[in-house]
Amino acid sequence: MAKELKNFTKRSDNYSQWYNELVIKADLAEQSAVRGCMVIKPYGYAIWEKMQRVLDDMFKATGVQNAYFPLLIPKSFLCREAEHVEGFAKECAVVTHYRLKNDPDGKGVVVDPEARLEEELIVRPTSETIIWGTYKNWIHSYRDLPLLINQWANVMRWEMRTRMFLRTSEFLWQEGHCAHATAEESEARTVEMINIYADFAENYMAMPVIKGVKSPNERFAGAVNTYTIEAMMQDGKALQSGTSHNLGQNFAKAFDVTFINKENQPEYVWANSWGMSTRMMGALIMTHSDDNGLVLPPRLAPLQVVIVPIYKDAEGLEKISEKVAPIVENLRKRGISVKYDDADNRRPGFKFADYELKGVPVRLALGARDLDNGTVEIMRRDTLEKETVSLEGIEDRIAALLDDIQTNLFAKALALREAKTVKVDTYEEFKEKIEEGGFILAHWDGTPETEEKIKAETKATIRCIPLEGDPEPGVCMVTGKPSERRVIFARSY
RNA sequence: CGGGGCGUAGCGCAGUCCGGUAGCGCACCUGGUUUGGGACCAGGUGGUCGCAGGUUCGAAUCCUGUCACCCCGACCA
Repeated sequence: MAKELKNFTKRSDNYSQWYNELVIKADLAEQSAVRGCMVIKPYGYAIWEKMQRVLDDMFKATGVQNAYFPLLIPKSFLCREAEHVEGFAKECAVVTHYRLKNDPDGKGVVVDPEARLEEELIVRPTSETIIWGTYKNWIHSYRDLPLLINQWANVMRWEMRTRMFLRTSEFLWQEGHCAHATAEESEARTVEMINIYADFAENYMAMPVIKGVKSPNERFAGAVNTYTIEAMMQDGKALQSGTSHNLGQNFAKAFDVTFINKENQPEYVWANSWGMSTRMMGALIMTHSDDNGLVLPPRLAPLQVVIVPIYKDAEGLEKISEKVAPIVENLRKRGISVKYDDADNRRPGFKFADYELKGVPVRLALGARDLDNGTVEIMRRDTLEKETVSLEGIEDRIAALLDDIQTNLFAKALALREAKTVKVDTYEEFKEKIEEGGFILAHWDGTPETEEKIKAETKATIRCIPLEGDPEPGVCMVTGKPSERRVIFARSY
């Protein structure tokens, strides 16, 4: 074990490999027997559950309700919106039969050819179609609007190449689908949701993001506009971290979802959808982790504080346990999750390394020496700094430290992003800088052709057209045509 | 689907060139000593060498086929 983990730190020159090993060693997830699918292990799922809880509360605070729609979508539903089906057709898993039978030639079972479905069913790659097919029956009057629904679900996209959490054939997410009476209201909701995602990313994940609009090339299939939050990983690549789509009336028209407005006239509803997935787990890992393992922001850490006793015998342990018990109780009263690890089958050094690997924000170590002095050793995971401090007021100190770690992680990630963000004015310079990784702010003429050309030649895409910051007009670095503002280019996950 | 790699104990690997008793480290079990940064000593359990054929007195090793998985591209949240 020891050897393996030490090797793990040495291999950090390859980011991809480092990431994979970290996911496995930190006990977050593992590859499953099914190609491209992933088993999320209890520790990984505990983090996801925390994310879910936080997001869910944020959604509900804005009037959103949860519901659940079926996994399987009739093929004809998926085909109703032309752009949408074109966008997803290449990566759909399809159910064609509903029964197996014993293999007539011997052992095992085969698909029963008699049991072919009249209409194939698609395992949802996203639920717009089944949901708008359903909303048609729910919405009749302006009094039924707005309809604000979210679902927590799994979806399947048959990707060619997968990577745990970042891109798997099946993934967990939430998808919100709202219907509104006016275009303005729907647009406001679309923006409200991208703001919630940004709030979540920055204040809970401690991950700075740039809010912006997707270029037409990168837009969601079937949307009139896609808002995104883009984050930068430690290797300088971009990660799309949440999207909110203004669907206009596209799905309403495709599924004939109309309502009678206040003027007693029929009208198509205005729609939006928004989603955030377990990909955020990958973002969390790639934003903060170091060579000792995972680093979790306190607000999402399933375990915020761990206390490790250092002792020689049962008597020594008992003395420590007595001292620790009230601390544990006081921390829990404050809503801080804490574990006293008095397991005697691991030595302290092993526990230290293990909790660092798991990213526990704060560690206390308490031994005989501390009992004599009334002190405790406290370590913060983000900087790995250790300090021996008085037990007096330790709860206050821990609470403050957790806040400080949360703030510091964000500041560190922001500093890295700023260090790796450059302005570029010529295409030559762009080609040079893109090799170094990071975000490039450059002018673009707004055409899909130019974006395609840049993508083909440099593998970089427009991550977003930022919403914030002063627009600074200029000329496109490729064509020299006018540009209203710089956009963000990067290579991405 | 193109280009590279790999398949041997639960995990990580050596052995394959040049055929001859199935190996190592970790984990696991037993006993003892330990415990302020991944403990140590001694003993022990565990493998039809991815699968199917072939060559041979004899195959993890050579030949043919096949199936997985991983990495780099194309696709994508």
